[in-house]
Amino acid sequence: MKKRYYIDKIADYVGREVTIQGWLYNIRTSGKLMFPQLRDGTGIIQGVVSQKEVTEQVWEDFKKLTQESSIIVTGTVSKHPKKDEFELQVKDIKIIQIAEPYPITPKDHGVEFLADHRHLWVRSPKQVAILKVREEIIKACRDYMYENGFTLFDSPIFTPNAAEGTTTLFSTDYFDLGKVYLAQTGQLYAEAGAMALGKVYDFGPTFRAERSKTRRHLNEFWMIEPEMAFYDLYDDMDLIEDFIVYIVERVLKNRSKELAILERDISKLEAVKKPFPRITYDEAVDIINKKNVPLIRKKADGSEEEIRPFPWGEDFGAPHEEAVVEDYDRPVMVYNWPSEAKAFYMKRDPDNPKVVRGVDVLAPEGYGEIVGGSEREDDLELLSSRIKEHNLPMEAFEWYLDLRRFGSVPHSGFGMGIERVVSWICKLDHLREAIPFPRLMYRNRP
RNA sequence: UCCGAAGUAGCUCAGUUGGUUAGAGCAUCUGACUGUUAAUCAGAGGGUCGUAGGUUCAAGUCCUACCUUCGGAGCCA
Repeated sequence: MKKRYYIDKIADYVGREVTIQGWLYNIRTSGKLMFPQLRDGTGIIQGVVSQKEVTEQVWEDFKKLTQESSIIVTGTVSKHPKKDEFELQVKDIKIIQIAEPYPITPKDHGVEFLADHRHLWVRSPKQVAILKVREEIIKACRDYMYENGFTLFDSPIFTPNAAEGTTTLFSTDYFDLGKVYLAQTGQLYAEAGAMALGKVYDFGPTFRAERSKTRRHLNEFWMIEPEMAFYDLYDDMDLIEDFIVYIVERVLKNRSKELAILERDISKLEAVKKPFPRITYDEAVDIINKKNVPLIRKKADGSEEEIRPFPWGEDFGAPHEEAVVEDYDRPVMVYNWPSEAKAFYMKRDPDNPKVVRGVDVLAPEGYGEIVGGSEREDDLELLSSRIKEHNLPMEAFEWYLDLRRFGSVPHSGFGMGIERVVSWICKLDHLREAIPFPRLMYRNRP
């Protein structure tokens, strides 16, 4: 195989001649010296071009370069005289292409402009750092699953019916079989997998046609959904906690360089240790009421009313999550939710049928829900009556009910949104930077 | 879908109570500089002021509609 050199490994070649293939990130000139910044996807290195050390041709070639021109540069690796890094004493250059004037400059840009140029924006150092952290998080998820006896059990993306709500699905035509929907979760299929393989997970893109326009929502996002036979809610919470700690530790260990580029406060991540606080929905409502945070509800005439105390049974909004989380330095697990606020498949607490054995994990620093999980209803009669209560088409769930007919066992699982975790760990302003090409309500390009 | 905000040079923005030739920084181009770090300095080019209509002697500025985008809410991961 051809010998290739990359900037992130350049320290191994001090004093030796190497060839770097990449793009010009920036160039500064100072009389008979030029300082091109060369990037290759693994990092950025400064080149030093001295007019008296190179041929006339090389000097003229460097003068022609524009930002993002593609080049192959040969030179000797040396220590930077002022900084604790390496630079390249340039000897030769081969120009692959002189780039047209590049729209993204090292100066500030607005959100819309950057979003329109997402295909170029991903070249910027911060975006590269985020994508590296994303990769580490995904790899950590898969490694954790592999090391702990889970089997990958991917679910279909075309699904014939809705797993949760029905209003928030994208649909498309499927030959002569009518409409199919893009999966908003693979959970029901993962449950079938858990009955076959014990512990499984699916991992893939999911789609929600919610007309939501906030920094915490994408219409296409990636989710990992583990599902475990013979796990109750408490086993589920133990696993979630262990899993999240593992992921954060992996990023701290392997992506410290990227976190530094993102100016992330590492101490906030180092605090993410076991055990996570576990509070019931009722206790969370107490905290909300103690802080006097109202529920804001729209009235028929369009005006808003503030309701205090917080009415039992309502789901939390962003201000309520914030009130619950702000006293802690690590993710908070809120469990035992009112059944009316949650999906049909969640198991009712036998001691209190008004609540279900579900858990939401709220990330620190205002990042909201990163994990939602539950023990699943394993009783055939209860499950089918809940399907009816939710007005879901029974025939579409016959296969799912089979799982309760043929060796039903207690089981649990959860789903974790990858972009929300990336966003939290990188402390991003918006989910759109946590995925290469975000799909938002008002943006489906590039 | 609802509430709020914004559209002026390639980009980020300024533009006064409506007033005569629409400004700056960056980017681009030309030049100076042998250690630059968002380099600096000198010069040049670059505009359908989102679109359409209206008020006025006069509209980037005021009014109406539309378009686009941004922020938030609800829903959720």
